[in-house]
Amino acid sequence: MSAKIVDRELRRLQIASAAMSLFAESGFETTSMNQVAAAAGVGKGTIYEYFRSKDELIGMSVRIWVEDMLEGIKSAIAGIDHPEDRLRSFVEFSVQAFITDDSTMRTAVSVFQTVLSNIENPTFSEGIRNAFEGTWQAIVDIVMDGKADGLFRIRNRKEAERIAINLLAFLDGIFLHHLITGKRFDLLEQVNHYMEYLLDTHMKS
Amino acid sequence: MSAKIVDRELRRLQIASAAMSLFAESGFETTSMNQVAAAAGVGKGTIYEYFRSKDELIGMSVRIWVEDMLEGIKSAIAGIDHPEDRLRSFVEFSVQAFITDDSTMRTAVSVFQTVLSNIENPTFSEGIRNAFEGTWQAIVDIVMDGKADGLFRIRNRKEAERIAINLLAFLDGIFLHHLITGKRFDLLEQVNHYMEYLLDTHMKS
Amino acid sequence: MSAKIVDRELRRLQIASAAMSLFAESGFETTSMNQVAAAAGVGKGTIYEYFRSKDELIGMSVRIWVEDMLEGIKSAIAGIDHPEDRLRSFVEFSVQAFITDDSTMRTAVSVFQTVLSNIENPTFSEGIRNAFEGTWQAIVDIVMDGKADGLFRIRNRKEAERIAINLLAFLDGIFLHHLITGKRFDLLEQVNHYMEYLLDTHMKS
Amino acid sequence: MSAKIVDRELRRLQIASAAMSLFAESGFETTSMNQVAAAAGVGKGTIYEYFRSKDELIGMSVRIWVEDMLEGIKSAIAGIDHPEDRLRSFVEFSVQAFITDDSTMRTAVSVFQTVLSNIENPTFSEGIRNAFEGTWQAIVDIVMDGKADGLFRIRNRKEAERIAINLLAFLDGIFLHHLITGKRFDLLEQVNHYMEYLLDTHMKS
DNA sequence: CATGAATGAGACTTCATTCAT
DNA sequence: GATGAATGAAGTCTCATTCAT
Repeated sequence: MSAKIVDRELRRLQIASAAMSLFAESGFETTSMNQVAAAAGVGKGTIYEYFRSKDELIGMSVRIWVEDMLEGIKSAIAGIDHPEDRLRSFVEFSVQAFITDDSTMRTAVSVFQTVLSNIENPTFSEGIRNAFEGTWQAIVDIVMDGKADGLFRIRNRKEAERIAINLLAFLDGIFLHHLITGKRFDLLEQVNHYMEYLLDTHMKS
Repeated sequence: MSAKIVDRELRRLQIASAAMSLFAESGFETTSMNQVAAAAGVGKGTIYEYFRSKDELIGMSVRIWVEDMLEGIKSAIAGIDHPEDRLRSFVEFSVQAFITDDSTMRTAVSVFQTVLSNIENPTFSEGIRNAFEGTWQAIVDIVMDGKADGLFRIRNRKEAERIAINLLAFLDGIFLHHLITGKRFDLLEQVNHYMEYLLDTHMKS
Repeated sequence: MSAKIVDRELRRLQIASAAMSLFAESGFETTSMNQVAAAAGVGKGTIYEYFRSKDELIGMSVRIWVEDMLEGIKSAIAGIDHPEDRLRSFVEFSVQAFITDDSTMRTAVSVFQTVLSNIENPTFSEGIRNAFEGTWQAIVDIVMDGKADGLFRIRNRKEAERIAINLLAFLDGIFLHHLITGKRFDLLEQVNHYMEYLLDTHMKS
Repeated sequence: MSAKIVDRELRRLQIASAAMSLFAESGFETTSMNQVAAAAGVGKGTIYEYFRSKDELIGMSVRIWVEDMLEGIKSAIAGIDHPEDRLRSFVEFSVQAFITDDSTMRTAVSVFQTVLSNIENPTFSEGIRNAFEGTWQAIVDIVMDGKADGLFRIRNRKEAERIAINLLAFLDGIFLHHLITGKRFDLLEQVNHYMEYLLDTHMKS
């Protein structure tokens, strides 16, 4: 009466995950559906049972990657109370993620490139923007908490946003340069240098 | 070096320049040799008289783009004496370059992605690294001049390098995020915010 | 013939009927087994329980369509006594069938094309030929009845056959041309013109 | 300085001709570009140097076939003066064309099917309609000439058109049925039967 | 030298068919 | 018996590269 039962959403996830690994390594354009099929351990046609097209697969892969990233960050700072510690934890977690696995940054760059190449296509850009706003917000919350606790010396939420945006930009930039230049400098030292500025400037005495 | 060889090199440059314009607009993978030939105003076969393969063409195009970038920066700060002004000019020039033309950052990301995907291949990575070191050096020079003039308060060359590396990382990061998020924040404000930190922290009184 | 076998045959009919509707709309090649399954309200695999292959399904669908056509014609002239009226009824019924629904002729052409492309394969051609012979026979019967009644002036059965064959050929031809030329002429007028010839030439006084 | 010189229009014709042969045999959908390439004696990619897509190739193939057909008809009656002889020549030529080569009718059916499946797409339907009007016109001209010469008894041009439309429809119909039924009747006899009607009815005593 | 016609490998995608449930 | 998930052959089309002119 009934046929093979499959959790379609799970299967989509499995395939998209396998795909994302390849995309991370070689970029979206360069990775072929054949490679994805082989990596996912399914037939070529099977992918098309779960995704209408390569673009849809890319879209979902990116979405998953972005959401995982955001979730990872949030869980890294969960359960930590002191605002300064939360800020440091956030930065340390990010550094760890990028140091542990080079592919993280390669993926990020691939994602960025895809978003920029399809800037009109909301499939690609919307998820990314939400993720950015989510991350900014997380930092802003920390800073505002610190202000409320009388730890951080900032004027208003606007300034907290400026701090958050710059921090994230710096982190992405330094990770990127670190990888591109063949790790020609000490990543930790640079990040600490930035954090010193930040805390010196805004921590109360 | 005979005239012939010079001509040959000139031709390579012309073709690679024309190619780079297309690459900047549509990415390396998406741009076909047909388009390159048309844009360069030569026959398709002619390109292969001057470049062994598309990859070699991409390599040279990237090298040219990177060198132009570096040269642009250098000429932007040439003729300016005061170290602080030179630093500000450098930043302003960078901001201008990225604000004026979105494709600059798109190209940069494409270049980064290509370099990261071919991290073993020196054709792609070497030029980039040299350019980074050149740019870092330019900043270090400014800072060290400022120190010599008694303007900047830094301990040693090592600290100047840290400042340079972080500054460049931040700039690339903020440009990238600005573009990716659909310009959801005020780029100038963020850059100025960073510069305030920098100068407040290291300028004498 | 047990009940089971009857059920089986009924199921084949249901599926083939559903299939034929799609085939009529989009042609045989263009209609996928997925669409057939959906339209028939059964699983894709189920179709293969009842038909060895798509070709067999097409074969049966065509057979059904052809038989329906023939049956329609026969029932249209059933119960009409006067030979001339029966002939007119036959033509009117045919015209109506093709005027009412363009897909009738589209289907016919698809069927013809399939038969011609598989002229060796009896699956496709046999049913068609029987249908033709059946229809010819129906016309011949009318004409011979008319001759027996002293209404039609024809020499022999051979001549009756010639009349029947030409009449059917003309009808198919004019329907086809009417559709292909975007209905650039008045179909009824043309058919009446032909019928005038026919009756004027062969009707007694 | 210059490269291989090729008459592009000639090449298009060669490929389209080779393609049409296959299309005639197996239909447009069923014939693959691989087969076309093999039959044309060129690489698969070469076809796409001359045709943007398979549809464009089909379009041109059909156009050529239709034009050849029309031209053949016209040249068959060229140089014949007497209207009755011209009419007979036209019919004989048509019969010959279809008797000599079965693929003629198979092609016609394929063409008809394609036109009907793409009834909205003017690429396919326009050429066909023009061909029909051209052929109708040719017949009408003959008949009107016959009227002017006092040979044919017809009331007006409208009647000449009716005669032309019906004649062509009958011919296509009878050719089609002849082929489909496995040549179960004598084609010539049927055509002569029709011509007798026609001439008996409209020739002056 | 310069060219562009020619090409085949390989890209994405569809779909008839099989088979485990 | 019924199902639909899985599949790979085959389809259309692109494009880097070669080579005769």
